[in-house]
Amino acid sequence: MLYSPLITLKWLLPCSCRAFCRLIHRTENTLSGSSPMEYNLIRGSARAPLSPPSYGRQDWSLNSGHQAKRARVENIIKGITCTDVMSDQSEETGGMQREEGAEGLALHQKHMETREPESLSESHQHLRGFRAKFNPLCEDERFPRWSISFEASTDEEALSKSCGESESSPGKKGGKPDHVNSKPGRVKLMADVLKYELTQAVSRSVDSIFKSMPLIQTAAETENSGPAPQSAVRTENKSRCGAAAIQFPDVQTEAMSLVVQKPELERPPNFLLPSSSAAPLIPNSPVFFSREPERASERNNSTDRECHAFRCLQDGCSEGGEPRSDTCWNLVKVKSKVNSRPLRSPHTHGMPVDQVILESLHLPHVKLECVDFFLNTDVFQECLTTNHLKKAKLMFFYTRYPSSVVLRMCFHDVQFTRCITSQLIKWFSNFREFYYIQMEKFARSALLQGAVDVRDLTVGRESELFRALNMHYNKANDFQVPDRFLEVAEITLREFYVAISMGKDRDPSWKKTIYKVICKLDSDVPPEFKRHHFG
DNA sequence: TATATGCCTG
DNA sequence: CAGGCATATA
Repeated sequence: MLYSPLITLKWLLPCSCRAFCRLIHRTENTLSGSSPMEYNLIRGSARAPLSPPSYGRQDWSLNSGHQAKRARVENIIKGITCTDVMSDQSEETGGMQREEGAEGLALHQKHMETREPESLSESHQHLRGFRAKFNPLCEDERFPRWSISFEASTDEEALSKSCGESESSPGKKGGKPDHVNSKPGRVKLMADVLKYELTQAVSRSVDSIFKSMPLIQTAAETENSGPAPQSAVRTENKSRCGAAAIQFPDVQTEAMSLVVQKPELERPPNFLLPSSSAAPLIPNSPVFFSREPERASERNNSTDRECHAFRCLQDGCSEGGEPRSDTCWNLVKVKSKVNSRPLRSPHTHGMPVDQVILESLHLPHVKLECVDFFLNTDVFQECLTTNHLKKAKLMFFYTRYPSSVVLRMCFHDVQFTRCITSQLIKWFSNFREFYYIQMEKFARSALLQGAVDVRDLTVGRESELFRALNMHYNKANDFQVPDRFLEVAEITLREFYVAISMGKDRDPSWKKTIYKVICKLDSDVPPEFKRHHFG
């Protein structure tokens, strides 16, 4: 097992709870220093450059007390986890995760049973109480305030699984609680409650859009008004918690994407083309709707470049001049099951943009579409495409070990079957493999060249190592690689260098120690990569 | 034993 | 990058 107990738990925990754990983790780091290497090498140490004695197993054993405490805390948190994310993971790769989902449901069921709700409104009231109880946890990353499972209500497969295969396969064993199976009526009730809650929330969100329309229209002025206070949003790791709060300025961002899902299909192609002269109030994609105008103003040149590259991917243009029709993860859910094809209706070509926007403001239509969008399981792509691969590679600049929750958020336009999940996991495994091979290669090379001080080993944008990595993950070189990645690469390189110079590579599993360090250096993937309504 | 992960290979 | 195998873990 590569991962430390923390990392193992990390995969099992709901994202919001993991955010809390990160907080704990960071607090501990503040007290004890970061990873051994970070402390010794980056923050400076008086030790001899090539022999950092406290680096290695000793440190891990010293930290084991911390880790045990952490694991206990995480266990507690896991017990009180938000139901939304639990169900979200119910279809995940591991049986354990599915059991988590079942437990979450059982918990929910238990709550329901205590009062044996007779009416929908009563259930709703109960849900509110339940939600209030867990929202403090959920709000950490500004996840929707719905404690019920979105996934379970949208994905029939997930629903059936998280409900313990209650109706479809009652005889199937799976360690699910019996009372779940024996009360299909309650499952039905819960489904009703889910639908009701969903409809309510969507309605509220859509209504809020109308109230916010003046805000959207003044986005142009916002752009010219200089950097917004959120300019620190895109910095990495250390400001992660704060950033998460800022990146989701208000509840409206959730609704915005809902509103534009359908109109996106109807936009003329040039509407999607990234253009420097485009009016800021026109969103480039659903993801950027309502946020993008603000964000554009808060970015410096480098992040604009990231953004452009990203939009390019979304729009289906590519560095190799591939046809735009290759677009797949342009964040639009199609109801056909055709993969990798343009999703725009031909009859709207040439339609004025404002007319498209007006259409999107057709409230009853939108509301209907939203609910339909949420509840329809046919809206997902069935396979990963080259654009998904490109996106995954760019994600690697931020996270080397993405959690399943992050993967779900970033690849929300694909149906997360077991196969898709393992393919994505395999991709990142391959990315890491290449990354670590390069690191080892360059570390050995440096050693052979007689480097004497690890501090001489740096990774800059001009370095050969970075070029090799950039060539692999960002071939078109149209994505501004975050500085944090360079830092992580430098730390990795030094880890390899020190380990090799100390002869640790004689141990067959010597790299695992390094992996443990590096996996803690993951940053949050920028919101542009994610869907912003649900986890 | 089932599942997850890493390593090797084409 | 994906497939296959070996190993580790629960």
